[in-house]
Amino acid sequence: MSKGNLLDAIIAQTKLTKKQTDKQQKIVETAIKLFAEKGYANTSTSEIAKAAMVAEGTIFRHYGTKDNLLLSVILPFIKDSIPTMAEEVFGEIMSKNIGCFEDFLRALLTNRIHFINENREIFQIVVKELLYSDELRKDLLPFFTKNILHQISKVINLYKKRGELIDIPSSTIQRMIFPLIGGYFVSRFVLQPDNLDLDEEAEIGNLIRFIMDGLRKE
Amino acid sequence: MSKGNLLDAIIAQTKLTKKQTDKQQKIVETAIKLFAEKGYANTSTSEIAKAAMVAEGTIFRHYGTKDNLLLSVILPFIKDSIPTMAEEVFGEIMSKNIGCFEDFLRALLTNRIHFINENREIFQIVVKELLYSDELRKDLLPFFTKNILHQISKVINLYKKRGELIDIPSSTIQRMIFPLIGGYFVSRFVLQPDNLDLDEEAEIGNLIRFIMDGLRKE
Amino acid sequence: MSKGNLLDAIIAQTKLTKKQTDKQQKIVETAIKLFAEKGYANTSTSEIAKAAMVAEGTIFRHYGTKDNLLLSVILPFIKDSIPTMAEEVFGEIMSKNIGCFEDFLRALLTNRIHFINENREIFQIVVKELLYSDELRKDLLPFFTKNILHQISKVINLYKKRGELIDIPSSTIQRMIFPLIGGYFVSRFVLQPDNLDLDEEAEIGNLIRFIMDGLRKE
Amino acid sequence: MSKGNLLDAIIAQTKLTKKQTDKQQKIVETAIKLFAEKGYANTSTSEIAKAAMVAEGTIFRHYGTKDNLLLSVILPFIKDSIPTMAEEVFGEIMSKNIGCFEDFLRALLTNRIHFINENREIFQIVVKELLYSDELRKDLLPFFTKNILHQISKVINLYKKRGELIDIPSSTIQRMIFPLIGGYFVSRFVLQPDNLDLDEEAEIGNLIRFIMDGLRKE
DNA sequence: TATGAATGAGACTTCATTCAT
DNA sequence: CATGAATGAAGTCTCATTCAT
Repeated sequence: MSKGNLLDAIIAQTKLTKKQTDKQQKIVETAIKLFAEKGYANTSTSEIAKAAMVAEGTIFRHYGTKDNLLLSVILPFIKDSIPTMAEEVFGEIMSKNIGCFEDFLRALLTNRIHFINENREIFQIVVKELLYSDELRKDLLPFFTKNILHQISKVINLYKKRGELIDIPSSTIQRMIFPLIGGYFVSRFVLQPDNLDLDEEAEIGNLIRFIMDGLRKE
Repeated sequence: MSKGNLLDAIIAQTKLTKKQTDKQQKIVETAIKLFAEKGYANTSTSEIAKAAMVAEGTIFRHYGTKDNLLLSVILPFIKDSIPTMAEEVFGEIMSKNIGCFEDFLRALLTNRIHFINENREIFQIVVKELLYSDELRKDLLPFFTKNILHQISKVINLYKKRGELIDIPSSTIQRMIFPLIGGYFVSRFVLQPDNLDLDEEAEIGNLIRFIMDGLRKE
Repeated sequence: MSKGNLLDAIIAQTKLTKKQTDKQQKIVETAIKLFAEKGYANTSTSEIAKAAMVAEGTIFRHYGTKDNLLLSVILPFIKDSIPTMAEEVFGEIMSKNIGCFEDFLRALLTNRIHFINENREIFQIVVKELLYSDELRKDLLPFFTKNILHQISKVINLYKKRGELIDIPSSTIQRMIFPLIGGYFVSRFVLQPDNLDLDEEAEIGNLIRFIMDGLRKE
Repeated sequence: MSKGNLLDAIIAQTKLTKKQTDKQQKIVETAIKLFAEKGYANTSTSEIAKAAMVAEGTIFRHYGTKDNLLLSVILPFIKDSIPTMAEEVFGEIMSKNIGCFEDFLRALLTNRIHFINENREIFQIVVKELLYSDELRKDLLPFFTKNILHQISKVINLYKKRGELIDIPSSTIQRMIFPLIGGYFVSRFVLQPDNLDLDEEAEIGNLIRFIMDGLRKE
């Protein structure tokens, strides 16, 4: 782990993604499933090989290292989750002059929930390893915050100027929203991965309502 | 893991807690430190033995199994964190007729932050393994929710009757508060375990303010 | 290794030497370089393939076996080093009625040093594997001694008859000269392969002087 | 290999030599036999384990690494072979005012031949790995030459002053004697390890005679 | 002819656990 | 109680070799 810079790793990784063999595809799929289920450290390469119906050597021919296999699983997800969010979501939202902060939040949450829902297992892996691995945490966390927080800051400041948000420092606001949304995702997609038949619309509505108005009556 | 029922394990564990040898004490201390630092799966018993300056055999003489050592570390914490909270905190708070919901929240948060702060490493272990280990999650999660949520429900209902809280279902409110507070704890004590010199008073203040009033101006 | 008789292998090898593809050429060159550098056992075929910019399969298409590739590298050298020496060198030298034993020695040494210098890497491989591989030693050593020693014997006997050499058994003389010259080559070309800028003329002079007169003063 | 300084390794190694278990003893013995026979790279730890009638894990419990096992075999030999020679042999010889250079040589050769004969297999290992492993060569060769050559220099100079040796530079003399003796040892103990029933007395006599007087008649 | 994906045997190593002392 | 040597199953990884393309 911690091959120096994660960004470099992402780029290198991308370049290596020539054509994926069928077996490669199968290996990654299986690895995702098992890592998500039992955690990286508790999943052996022989287990993966067996489940993917592939010789164990094949895994190492393509990924060289178990660590590398993990990265091959995680990095594309990171790559997609951050810049996409940064550009698509924020950019789109901001440029289209979406009305109030609530609308922005709703758009953001809906977008992210769909993304995570489609990559639920990888999200589970990332969360688990983020907590579990010192190395990964050191690599990924700054990368996350640097990219996301900066975007959020801009949005918050914009709406603060418009007078829609309370007048406390953006950093404080971030420290409130971030764990709330993060915690929501974690508890929904990682802690209770089976219990996924909620009414999404209503769920998001409640979340937004809570973020905006809190619990106090009136 | 998953030696049947966790509650049974707790009870059995309690009974076993006769007199702890010096060595036992040292073993548990060291295990806590290492599990918190590198995760259960990445910590070998020989490592623990070496760091505790104890023969590897000694660990197994007392705990029989590595899994068992983990439980011996986690269970007392769980045992303390749930019932204590249930009885001490809630009981105390409720009986003393503490005024508004805000005061209740402040008392609760302060109390829990201190508790976790004093057991920071074990908290890290519990969080990590909770996410990481399928088994543990299956055992602990229901136990958690059953005990805590029930108490919280009572409180929320009380304050809702008093008209201090918005009129949405308690379960919904829980689903908002829980991740927020949990996320706060996790991000503060697990994700950024070094960065612990915040202004606690102010931090709690912000948290409460956000919980109560959300982000909307006015 | 030890495909029966090495002589047969040499002959078979010779027959196989039809036309070498460019790739074949490249493979052998690369194998020589790598075997010399890191030893046969520590050089993988994939390494060779990569360095030769050839697919790994190509190596096996041509040489069938890694062992076989080693032989393809070694045998031509052996084939050249022995008979050439036997015929060219000895024959030439002897027939030309070269004067004294010293002159013969000088001619021999000069000739061999040039030959080894031009095939330094293969010489390194042969020496290393000769010591390292039981099999190869069993195959090559008798082959060497049989061919070389026989020639040397004739020469020594000739000069002994001429009264130029001391009167001890030829076999004893051989046991003296052989390690000296061999040791000289090994230490010069294998042990200190970088340090190759000696004054060759002087070096050979000293060697001969020592062989002829030893260390005693007067 | 190449744990920085070999001298340090020797010292560290010595300290680690607490009490050897029976199994440890067996492991080292077996390793010596197999390494000598087939070379380090061609001997697998499982082979050693099987031959030593020991679980493979036991090897690693004691030596941690295959490399380390090799060092555990080689270093005591080195440690004994160099200083012993330096102090015992040279010291003794020089101080006792042993008569002529021939006597010195005879004493030295006899001593070393006995030492190597008693450690024949380890000597084989050292020679083989010295040629085979770049790392080891870089570590050991300077160590060898520094310790041995310095001693030899003193002796040679002494006898040169006494007028017993020819008047050419000591370094040149060394470059003659060293390969001769080294080559003799290698060819006798490594190349033809089976053929060990020579008449040692006569053998040494011839060697000395050659070293002193060379091949020239008269 | 050349490729390179795939293989599986086997290499080195780790580790929880047992047991004689 | 405590020790630490011993174990062997299992883990990660390497590599010569095969084979369909």
